[in-house]
Amino acid sequence: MKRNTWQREAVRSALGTQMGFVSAQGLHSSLKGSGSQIGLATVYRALADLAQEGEADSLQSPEGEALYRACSMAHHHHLICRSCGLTIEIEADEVEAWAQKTASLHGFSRPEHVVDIFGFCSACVPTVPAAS
Amino acid sequence: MKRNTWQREAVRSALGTQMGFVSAQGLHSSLKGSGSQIGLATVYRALADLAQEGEADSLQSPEGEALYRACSMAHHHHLICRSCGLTIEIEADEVEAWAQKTASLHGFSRPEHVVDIFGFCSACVPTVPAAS
DNA sequence: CTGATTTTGAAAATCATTATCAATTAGCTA
DNA sequence: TAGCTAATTGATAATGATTTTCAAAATCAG
Repeated sequence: MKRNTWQREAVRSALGTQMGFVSAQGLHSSLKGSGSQIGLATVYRALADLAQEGEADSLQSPEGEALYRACSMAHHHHLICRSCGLTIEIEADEVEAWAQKTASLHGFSRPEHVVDIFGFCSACVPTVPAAS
Repeated sequence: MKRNTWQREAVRSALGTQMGFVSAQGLHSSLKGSGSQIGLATVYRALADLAQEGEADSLQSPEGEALYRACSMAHHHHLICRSCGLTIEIEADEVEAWAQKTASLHGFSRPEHVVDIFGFCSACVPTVPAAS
């Protein structure tokens, strides 16, 4: 049976106050910084649970880190600023449809698509070097 | 100056014979299995170079591993079987356009989108358990 | 309150990837 | 072809994120 611990609540709550995606490590630091004595392993466990239960959204950053974000909506995608982390949730019915169509067109089933856009938001554009 | 070594050729060649995406570790094992004495670090370096030069395509698997695949086309997406690794390259002009539009609509620049579909190909569907 | 079971957390174990650095090698030049 | 020099290699150590371990602490039911 799944029990309710203050740790799990702390993670859920901390995730809720985040404006964008956070890594488990980042959330742990954040929690620790706020005085919590929660352990790192616990944050990982709570985040994994939350993600599995659909309360959190998870994705892999281009660098390979797992990032999490509180989420209530069923399914959506993200527009993430590489510099400041600003995250905009985007709904993309057309992409949804496209993914389904494409998958079934090739005989694939149970498609799970990864559709995220990483870029630089208007506030951060001036601070980053131009592409080579 | 960039030199030509048999190691780099071996990696390029091995990547070319792969039908789907491979991890650096996997490619290394494959190379070793074929009698090559190439080092793991070298495979990582060669793969990173290939990817940077545009000769290889790289993406993060849902598990967080970096996967590579030989690639010649400028830009495209993938439909990858989670079970057998079969990879189908897909062109998605509409998604391309959507990503651009969405990014600029929110003031984002230099958008790099990750659009890949992981599913089960028709041959593998029967072998996997249904979604919960 | 008590007992049974789950959860925690510090530290060790994994795993992928990157850095180190001495030895090797490619490609140039004479 | 011999020699030079900088780039490359590879065994291994280092790193960093994530997972596992397992004894101690905490939760929930009765």
